[in-house]
Amino acid sequence: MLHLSKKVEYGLIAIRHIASQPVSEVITAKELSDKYQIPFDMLAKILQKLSKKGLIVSYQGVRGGYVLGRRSDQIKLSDVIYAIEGKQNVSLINCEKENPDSCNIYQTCTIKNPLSKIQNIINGMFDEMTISEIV
Amino acid sequence: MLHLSKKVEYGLIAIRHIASQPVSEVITAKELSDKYQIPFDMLAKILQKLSKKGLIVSYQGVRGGYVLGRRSDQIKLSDVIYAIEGKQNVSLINCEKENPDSCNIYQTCTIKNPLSKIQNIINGMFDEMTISEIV
DNA sequence: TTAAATAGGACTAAAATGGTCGTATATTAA
DNA sequence: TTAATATACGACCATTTTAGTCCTATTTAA
Repeated sequence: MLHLSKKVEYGLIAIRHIASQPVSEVITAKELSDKYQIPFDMLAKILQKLSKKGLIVSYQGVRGGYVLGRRSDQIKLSDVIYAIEGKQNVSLINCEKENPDSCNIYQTCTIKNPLSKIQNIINGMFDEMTISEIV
Repeated sequence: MLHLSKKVEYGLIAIRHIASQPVSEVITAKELSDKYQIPFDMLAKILQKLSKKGLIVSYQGVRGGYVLGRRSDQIKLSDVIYAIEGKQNVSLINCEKENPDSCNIYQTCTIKNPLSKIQNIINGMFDEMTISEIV
């Protein structure tokens, strides 16, 4: 409970590695997959998501790969998480995730307000920590 | 991702309700189940777990039910969470959950240290907030 | 033109979660 | 002493989520 998904873990490992290399260096999915023992196909799709959000930039074809899309101190952990999971999928309690009426005790529920406080603090941490800090 | 389980939600709702009643009041699982639309069998087992840890006290038989096991300002959210999920099941990253060698990239993983910082802060929040604060 | 690389949809397997069922036991009151 | 009401608890099942695989297409450098 309260886990980050493997996808997010893999995504963080990958983008951290890219950030740790010289900016001119183009990193391939295969290199990352080998170095960190991450299933290639999974990783490929995670990188695609990061690329779609502009966190990294992809080059196709032979000698292609990935580089950072912007400076590592401009990439927040929350950017990575949201790129992979979608913002709405990250929440302590389910009723915040989707429309309230998906929860049939929304009205009578007495814990959602206190827990949102904690939620906000957690969000804040992921907003404040950048990739540059974890390199 | 990053969700509390329904079990924990139900447990918090239940213990909060018990805490909100006069101390002499004995609350049954059925009352809670009805009031908050929580499946009875689920709730029953959650209450048993809380009871085993002494967070609440159970009375069996006719006119039985539950009362708080100690003052509501002495019951931390983390107590409730751990009673229901077990301490080891609450962690941002999987490798902290069990023995490290369950993760085959434990050695090469480069994100576990930064994330444990965040983990510690989250744990801290659940340790500091008590049931009395959410009544 | 070939090889190496990303792009991406469809699918499957495995694990976690949520929920149910059946039975036992305890307690009170009629 | 019996009936009714309550908790105790293991076993089980269904659903959802997560993790992982497969296949094909496209891009591009040499």
